[in-house]
Amino acid sequence: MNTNSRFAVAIHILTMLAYRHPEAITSAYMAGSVTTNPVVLRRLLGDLRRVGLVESRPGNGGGWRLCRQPEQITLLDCYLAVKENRLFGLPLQKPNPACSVGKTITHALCGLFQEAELALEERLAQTNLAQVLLRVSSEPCPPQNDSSVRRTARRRRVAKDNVL
Amino acid sequence: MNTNSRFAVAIHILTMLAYRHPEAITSAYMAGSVTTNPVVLRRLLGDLRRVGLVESRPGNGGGWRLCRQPEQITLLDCYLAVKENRLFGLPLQKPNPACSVGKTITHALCGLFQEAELALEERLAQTNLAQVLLRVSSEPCPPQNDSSVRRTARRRRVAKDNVL
DNA sequence: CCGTTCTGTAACCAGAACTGTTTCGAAAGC
DNA sequence: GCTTTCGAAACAGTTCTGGTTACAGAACGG
Repeated sequence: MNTNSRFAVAIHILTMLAYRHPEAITSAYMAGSVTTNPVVLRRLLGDLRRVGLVESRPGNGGGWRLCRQPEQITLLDCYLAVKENRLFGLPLQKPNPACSVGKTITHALCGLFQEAELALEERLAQTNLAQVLLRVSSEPCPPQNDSSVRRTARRRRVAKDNVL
Repeated sequence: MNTNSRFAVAIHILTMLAYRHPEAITSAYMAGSVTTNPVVLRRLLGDLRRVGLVESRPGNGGGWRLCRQPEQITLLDCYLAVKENRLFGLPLQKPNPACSVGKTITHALCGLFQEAELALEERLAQTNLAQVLLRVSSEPCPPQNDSSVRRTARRRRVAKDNVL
């Protein structure tokens, strides 16, 4: 369904911050672990700061640190901070109001999606950063899960190597 | 988070099929309600057929119909049929294995995401098409919910009308 | 048996989103 | 003042998304 990895990256960097808590670490340092550009992380960290999960200090010896104890930060906090849209998108085109289904389906879908999302959020609220940290540091090295099977499960377009 | 509307559209057309059940209706007819192109719907209907929710018949008087009673089709069936990727994406770049967090975070994230997704799916399994249909047809016209606030909650890029 | 209707699928396109990159200014500390 | 680090804007490459056209094949009616 979705493609973007904001949530995953946000958990990653929050876990790093929890790991070093209450020490401050720089976006460049985190970028070394996530394997991305520091600017990308600062954008994300900005969202986390907006909701009071982290704080930053510029200058020499600056960086980022958690505002709360890892136990006090749940995955739901993180999720709400970084999510941009609804979990399930609605079509851009409005349905045909002349159709008795089309007339009310959008409203109904919103309700259904809200209920589903609530269930998800309740589950996310049950896990906090300290627990994640525990899982990360205790976990044995994963059996090389071939994570190249991440995206694009079933592509529609085919190769466009028309040989002419 | 996500952008695509496959799930929403799938529920919409399944609801129409339930509405007319057991009559068959054409993709062109459904496209009139969804306000889209018939081919777009056929692509989606193909996914629904692949899991045995609907069947199609070409030719004059053909079209699409449900394979089961609306009560026997849950939103989870629909969700599983049309979802392409995991709900939450992982970054394309693998984290740095030299970092103690990076080394195991992907594995941990997969577990966390799986748990969250399971909670969502359990909720979706609780609603069936007959219930959706009931909500749709009984629901009063919604109070003109300004659904132009669907996407793009917070844009990053700004206008690029540099006046020179 | 031919024409109409409808599905099935490929190919292509434009617009949007996502991520990464560069650049520059400002803040903080030595 | 110099270095480090954040803050923010601008931009580019790639992928995703939805829409469109095109055409072959299946079913049906007259």
